[in-house]
Amino acid sequence: MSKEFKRTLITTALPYTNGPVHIGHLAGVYIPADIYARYLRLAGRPVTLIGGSDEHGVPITLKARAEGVTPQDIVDRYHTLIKKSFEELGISFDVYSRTTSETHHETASEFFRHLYDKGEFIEKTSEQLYDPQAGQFLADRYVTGECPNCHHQGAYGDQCEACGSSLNATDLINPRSAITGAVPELRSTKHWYLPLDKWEPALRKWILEDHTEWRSNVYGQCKSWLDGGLQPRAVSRDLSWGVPVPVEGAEGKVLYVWFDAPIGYISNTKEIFPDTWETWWKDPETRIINFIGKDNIVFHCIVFPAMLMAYGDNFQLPDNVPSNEFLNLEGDKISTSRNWAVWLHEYLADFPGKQDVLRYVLTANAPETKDNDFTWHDFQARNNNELAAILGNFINRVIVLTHKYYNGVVPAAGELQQIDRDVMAEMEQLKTSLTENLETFHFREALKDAMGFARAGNKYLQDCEPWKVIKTDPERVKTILNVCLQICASISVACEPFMPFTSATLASILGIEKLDWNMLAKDVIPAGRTIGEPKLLFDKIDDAAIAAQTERLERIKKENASKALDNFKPAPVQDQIEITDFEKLDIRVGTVLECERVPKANKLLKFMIDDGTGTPRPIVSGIAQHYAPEELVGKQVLFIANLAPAKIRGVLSQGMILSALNGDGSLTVAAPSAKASNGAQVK
RNA sequence: CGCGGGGUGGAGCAGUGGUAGCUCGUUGGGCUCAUAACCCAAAGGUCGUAGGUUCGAGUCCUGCCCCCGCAACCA
Repeated sequence: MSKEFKRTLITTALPYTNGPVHIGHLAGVYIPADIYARYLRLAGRPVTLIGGSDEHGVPITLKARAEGVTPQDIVDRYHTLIKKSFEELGISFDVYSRTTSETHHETASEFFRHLYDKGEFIEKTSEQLYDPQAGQFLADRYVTGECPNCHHQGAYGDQCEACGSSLNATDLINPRSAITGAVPELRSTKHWYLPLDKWEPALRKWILEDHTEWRSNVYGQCKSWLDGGLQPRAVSRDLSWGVPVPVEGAEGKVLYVWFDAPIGYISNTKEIFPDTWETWWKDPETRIINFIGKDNIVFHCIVFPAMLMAYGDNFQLPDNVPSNEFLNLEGDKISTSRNWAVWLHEYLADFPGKQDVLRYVLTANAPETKDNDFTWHDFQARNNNELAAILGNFINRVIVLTHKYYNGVVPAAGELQQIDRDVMAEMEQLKTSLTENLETFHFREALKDAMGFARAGNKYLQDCEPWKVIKTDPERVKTILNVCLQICASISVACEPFMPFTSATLASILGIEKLDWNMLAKDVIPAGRTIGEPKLLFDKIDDAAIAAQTERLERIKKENASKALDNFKPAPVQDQIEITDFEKLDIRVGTVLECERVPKANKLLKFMIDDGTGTPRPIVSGIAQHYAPEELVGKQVLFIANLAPAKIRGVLSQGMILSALNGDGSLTVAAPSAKASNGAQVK
């Protein structure tokens, strides 16, 4: 841990280019990474910040197909949008490239080939669905059919969205190709697997013994994976969109996206350092830091390190993998498909010039230890009560006073008094704490330290009261304002990693040409210098601007609700049956006597039904997310009486309660329109 | 006994054995250089819960409850 490194390579999880970037991405990965990179640069330590778009994988091909364009069109659109909005927000990437680049294709290809030649892969042949009409194998997402669990007709090969169960494409009843509609056939196909189990002992030592300092969420997750035992993982897929598998007989196969994407860090490094990139990856004196979100922990702590170890050749493993939890928006999970997000490009358009406000709020409220919530109300409060009131106002007070008393010329300090020495000592302490927090990735705390300079300044100014002293002891005021101006200089340094735009504005007012971490808590503004005119660093954000945003979210909520119902397409009618088939079904009316949740299952309710026989009938139903247990007690329902009993989560269920499956995935329990006899058959 | 994270004053968080702290909000007071901003003070917490270890526990151990994510469950 105390090892000295010569340089730091910082990577940021590559954003997936099937949509724009939102505040969750920013708070989790890009802002913390940028803060760290900027801090290291100010401290004069060599650093490279790597970013880029992740442009392969099935969802992009699906989106392209849905829009009738090529996958390249999709990734071009979002890559351009994402890259531009990152730039506008001031994320200081040294390179922001993409996995469709030539360099990346070559690098990823070479990486695979090297492992292949070393014999690091296992080859396995398995049965997969193949579309004879399209002439290609079908990824799970490309197969639709009837869900074997709930018999929903539109289930995907990897998941049924109606009942939520995860599936294998080969489980689907009546599978169809989503590309051509053809009936797929089973064909055998060969794939390559990386035997993670082989690297388990090395991973175990590297993480569990050598990196006990990692964040508890990362360490705990890794421990859980390692203790559970690692399995070989496939590194290739039958797809046309991606990096082709560079092996004879692998036509129509590409590298699986999780294998391909992390290699993007290496490819992107090559793009800026074509000749010296290896220094950044293979020199033990390089420190590699991966900033990621919690959904990426396993890939960065287990899979990618295993790939690097398998490759050998001195590839260095990350020294730390700071991972954040998730950010929610106004109490709900952020969702690209539900448009429940604050999109970066929209924020930049709605709040021009307020990049630093977003950076500040997302850092102050970063989900470092647990999921956090972003609310517009909090955004407004932090801007108005913290940025404008404390930071902006202090700077304004000092600059205005300097102009008022000295026409903007920095006065020389005289003999220092105790209060002056105290505030300087406080700045020293803040510097120490701020540095320590940045070094250990505690950015939320670090930001508080940075703000502490402004708090200290306000207090100092208030205690010294230069506006009174000017009448009795004008000499003393020179010292006070000199000290205040030095505090302002420290603020511009301390804030740079978090709020680079504000920092730059402030530095320019103070006439500081180049900021340096060593300027913190020091006298850096010489007496006699003329400073710039006062300029407000932060405006108040009024209620109307906030209302516009919350109204937008309200609207999206309503749209989502109505869209789900309006766009509902009834499933195709199933194969015809005879009346005798129907007669086999014994549907009856019953009254709910009791209802309770099934422990440790979030979808299951256990009912006791009065079916007229005198003996209550237990039925388990997966509707706990749509009905509270007490809601249905006393109500009548319809149930299938002659379904074979089954044990669900250890609870015996004798029958099935009938519900309508709505377009938004919600369930409505079916019931007789008026009171009926318990046990009455439904014909 | 599935796995991981979390439960600390109204809100958001820090605090891994020794007097319970920070930011915002609230209330009262002060100041007037400043974006009605700033400064001071006060109120407000039996640190999810029940036991245990210890001279001493928010901090260690055990049981239980609740929240989030993953897994499972959907007849």
